[in-house]
Amino acid sequence: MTSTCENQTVPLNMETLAVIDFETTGLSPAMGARATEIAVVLIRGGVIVDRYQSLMNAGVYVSGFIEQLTGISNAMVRNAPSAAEVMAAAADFIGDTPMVAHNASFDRKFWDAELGRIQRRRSQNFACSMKVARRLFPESPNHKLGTLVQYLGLPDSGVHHRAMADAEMTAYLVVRMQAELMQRFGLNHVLHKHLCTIQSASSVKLEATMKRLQKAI
DNA sequence: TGCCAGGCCCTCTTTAGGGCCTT
Repeated sequence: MTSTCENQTVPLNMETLAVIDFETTGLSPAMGARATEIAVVLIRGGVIVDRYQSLMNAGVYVSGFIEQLTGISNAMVRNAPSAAEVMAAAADFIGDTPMVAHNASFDRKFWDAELGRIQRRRSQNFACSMKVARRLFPESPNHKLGTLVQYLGLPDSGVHHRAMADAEMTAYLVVRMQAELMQRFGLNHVLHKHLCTIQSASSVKLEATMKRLQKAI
């Protein structure tokens, strides 16, 4: 089994995180699904410092279900820049910035698959905001992005299943969780590698994990 | 025709099953 966060090395300073969200034609690139939209939000020091967003044309059909879910139509995709062009721009925008996504295994699959189509490879790891939220907020009704935003009283544009809206909500969630971790466990800062450590810890061992982090930070 | 993923996590578990979460 491969962790999304193994071999992570991050300098101990104010860190930039790239929060990413894809809209796609389905659930699995292995089954032929392609990305239709990507958004990236850069956060640093608890605030959003930059954004990238684009629809993309991968030359695939958008089903009625997906159009109803996301509001992204075949016409919108047809008029968008090519997937190769958009992915190259997104990869350049992110560089080697550590990445975060909600249910990261999903976005990581599409990021790797779309990058592979332009002969590029990911150099950094993903942290998963859903996994961290499950450990930090077990009392939340569920751990869907929209539910967590509502549960925690985070900013909500009212738009869902569009890449930038979901990336921004995930960014707010990440900042909120960093603050929660700092307050609850007396940490001075919470870096990407700490999120990776927490998401990989058993929920019943979270306290022990945090004690180790407290000593390490 | 109908269906199609996959990794994680919990528990009524571990010789397994099913829910969660993403589009």
